[in-house]
Amino acid sequence: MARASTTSDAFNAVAEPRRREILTYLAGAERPVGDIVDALGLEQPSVSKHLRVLRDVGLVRMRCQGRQKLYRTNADAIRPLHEWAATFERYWQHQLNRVKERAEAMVRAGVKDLNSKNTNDKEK
Amino acid sequence: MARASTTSDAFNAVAEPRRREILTYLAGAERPVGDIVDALGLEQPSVSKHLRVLRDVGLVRMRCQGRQKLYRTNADAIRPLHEWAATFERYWQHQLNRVKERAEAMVRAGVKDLNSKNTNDKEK
DNA sequence: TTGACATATTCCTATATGGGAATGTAATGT
DNA sequence: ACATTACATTCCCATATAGGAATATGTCAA
Repeated sequence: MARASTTSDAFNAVAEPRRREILTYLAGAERPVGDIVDALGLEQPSVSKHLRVLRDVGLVRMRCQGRQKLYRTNADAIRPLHEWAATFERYWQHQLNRVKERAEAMVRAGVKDLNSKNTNDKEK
Repeated sequence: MARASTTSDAFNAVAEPRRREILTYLAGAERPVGDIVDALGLEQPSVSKHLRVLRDVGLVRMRCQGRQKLYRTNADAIRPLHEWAATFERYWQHQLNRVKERAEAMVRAGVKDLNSKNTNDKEK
């Protein structure tokens, strides 16, 4: 056999980085396809195809509005992933990281505004 | 292009159900390959190949002991997955479910009292 | 050494992509 | 009706499996 279909479940669907980006982008509000294309810098057919996969596994919902279609992330469909990962929570380096994070938080509180925003800025 | 390699990252590696089963099985303690084969009912070469993938992305660690190799899940490597999923946590039906669960709990508490006090139970 | 045991790797094959290009389709404007 | 806008789908193709069979490698025992 070959690898399982990307439409078989959420685990397979989110294995693709672009689909994760799309989900993140559509998490807060519904957007038309064109916005996704512009925001992520992908080809329109590519976005449509990714949305198709995401829709098949229920990770996004779609609504028609005139000639555009508005998509939004269905966050609930991500819960199974979160819960599966959470079953390993008790094996993490719990207190170790907590101590570290707490220390870092205190440092940040002191330094505050040195680092404002960190990740992907795809502005043009 | 085709789909990304399963060894490219944890997201791709855990897209395969059997690999998730292996990770779960190896979460609590290290086990030799043969135990995995017996426990999950898979072919030995298949297990070895899955372990190879899991090892390449750091999801399991291996230790040699005589002629057998002991594997264990490296839970920390699962944290990125958990954290990615957690970024959607604020979009879940949080309070909704909590309110519902709380209401149900109250109902149950009430019913329980009623039942214990005055019983016309036809339960079996 | 020889053999048994525990794993890993290789070979083969059917299948499932994901990107690019081209095309199809539905809704809206003039 | 016709052009335009906004998406979706189809076709082609290089690539990456995952399983099964066969084989290779490594370790310990007699």
